Amino acid sequence: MKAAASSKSSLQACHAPKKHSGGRCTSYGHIALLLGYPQRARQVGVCLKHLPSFDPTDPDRHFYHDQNVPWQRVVNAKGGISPRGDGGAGASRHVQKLRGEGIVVNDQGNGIAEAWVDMERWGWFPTRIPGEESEPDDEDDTTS
DNA sequence: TCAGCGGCCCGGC
DNA sequence: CGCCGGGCCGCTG
Repeated sequence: MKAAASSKSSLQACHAPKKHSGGRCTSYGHIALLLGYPQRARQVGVCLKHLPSFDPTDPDRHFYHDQNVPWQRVVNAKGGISPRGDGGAGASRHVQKLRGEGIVVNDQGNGIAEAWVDMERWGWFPTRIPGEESEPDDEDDTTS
């Protein structure tokens, strides 16, 4: 399917990035948006869920794995960290990792059940994928 | 404000 | 092969 007309990118909804002082988080939906599939936020979650564990005995086994992909910086649109339905084990790791990099995670003192990060402060919603070529349209090979 | 519902797709019975 | 549920999202009551 086509990636839909980018002209109607409702991405503008992203909170205006204020002063982020270090760690940066984004949302499943935003990732999906950057990839060109604004309605597949859930699939993004599925992908992160299936992200393989890094295998020290065979480093090249996976190109992407839980140690070279900052999966913990992806939370839901409201900054919440989903329980995943595994009793909180996954969410707990999620929270630990975020705090490990200095991001403030609120938990209201009730464990990770209601964990969330303030997206006004930690949110990061780039308009394009960092490191990606701007666009293929600037094929200015006139240099030669 | 908050809960509910539909939409989007895919993965697991 | 069909149905149910999911690491979501945004729009309605």
